[in-house]
Amino acid sequence: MSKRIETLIAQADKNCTARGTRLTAKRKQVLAGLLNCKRALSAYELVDYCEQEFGETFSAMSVYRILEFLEQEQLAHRLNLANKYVACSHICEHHSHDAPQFLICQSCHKVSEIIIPPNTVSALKQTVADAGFELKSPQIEMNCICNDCKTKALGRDHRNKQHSVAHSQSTTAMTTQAGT
Amino acid sequence: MSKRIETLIAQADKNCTARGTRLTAKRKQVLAGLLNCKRALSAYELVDYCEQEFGETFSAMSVYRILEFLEQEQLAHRLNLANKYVACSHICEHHSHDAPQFLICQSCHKVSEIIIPPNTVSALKQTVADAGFELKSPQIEMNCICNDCKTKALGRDHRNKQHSVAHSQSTTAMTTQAGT
DNA sequence: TGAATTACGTTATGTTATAACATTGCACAA
DNA sequence: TTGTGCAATGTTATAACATAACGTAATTCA
Repeated sequence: MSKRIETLIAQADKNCTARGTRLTAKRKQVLAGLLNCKRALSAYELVDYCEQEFGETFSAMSVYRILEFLEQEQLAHRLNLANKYVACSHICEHHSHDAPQFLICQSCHKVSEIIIPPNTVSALKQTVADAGFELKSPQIEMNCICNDCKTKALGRDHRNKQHSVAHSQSTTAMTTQAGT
Repeated sequence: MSKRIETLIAQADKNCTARGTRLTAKRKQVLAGLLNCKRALSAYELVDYCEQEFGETFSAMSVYRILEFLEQEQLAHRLNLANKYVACSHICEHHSHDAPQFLICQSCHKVSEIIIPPNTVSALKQTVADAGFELKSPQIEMNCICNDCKTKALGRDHRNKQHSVAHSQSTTAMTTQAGT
């Protein structure tokens, strides 16, 4: 395991101790698995991954419980769009975790945890409030294609585009779309 | 079934014919089920709902296939956050369906399909592009609490708020949060 | 009419998630 | 040092969501 990951886990351990919770050996292994693997993993994938990488066997049940713990401790995030899990990318930062936003590549499951500009977030919240709702968690997840996969796809792309509904858009910032 | 729903289904039928696809009896029933029920339904819930309301039995398999068809025809949407499905709220409108946005009440599963202002959408897209990704579909789903459920919850709310991490936020538009 | 296509039925299975209860192991008090 | 209590983990079963594979019926159209 890389030095970087060891450092992160040491930090996570400190954070837990400070909060009066325990980052046990098992929990460290699951977190290490998430940190080690660049992409989002399902609980069951994580079971396999930990088995391969660390020779540790977990029941799916344990992994779910541990993931729940890691989420509470803000060491990992559940991605609802993908039903997968990732390590938090801000373990070392004293970061408020107010509004995590995730870009999930549909092709390779690479995940980027980004910061959306506060005024964009506030505009979203206002729109939501106008509709008579309130954001429960400001976590926003978006299905994307990462540039790597987009590039790879360009060669072999002439998909069955059955219904070419107008995709003209009143926005200016739209980048060109692969394969359309 | 209400007159309104019959009208919507007639319109949906026309749309399909115009596109060279068929809104069969079974497909109409599933669509009617979605339209009739105000909240989001899972495929299996839809099976039960149609059985109760219309005395029609579907296998889950059929419902999945029909939902897939309805999605293609933009008569229904799959909500990835909830693994549930809703009728499109714009069946009668010649609406581009560019950027459907959904607010999903975590408590009662009520769904509101809203329009986010174009400049907010374009700001999001720019942020995503800066991170080296591209929005695959501009569909955005947000976990919310609707005002009804929030009101109901106020009486009985003093949850186990273990870790009161700072929730101060640099935005101005945040409405007060239930139960915190 | 008959071939092709589309829709639907059926069964099996895969995937994600939780419930329920048993067991282990550590911390702390007596 | 031994209980006692609680947190963590193990184990089994099952719920909930989804798709694969293949067969049959219905519809379209040459």
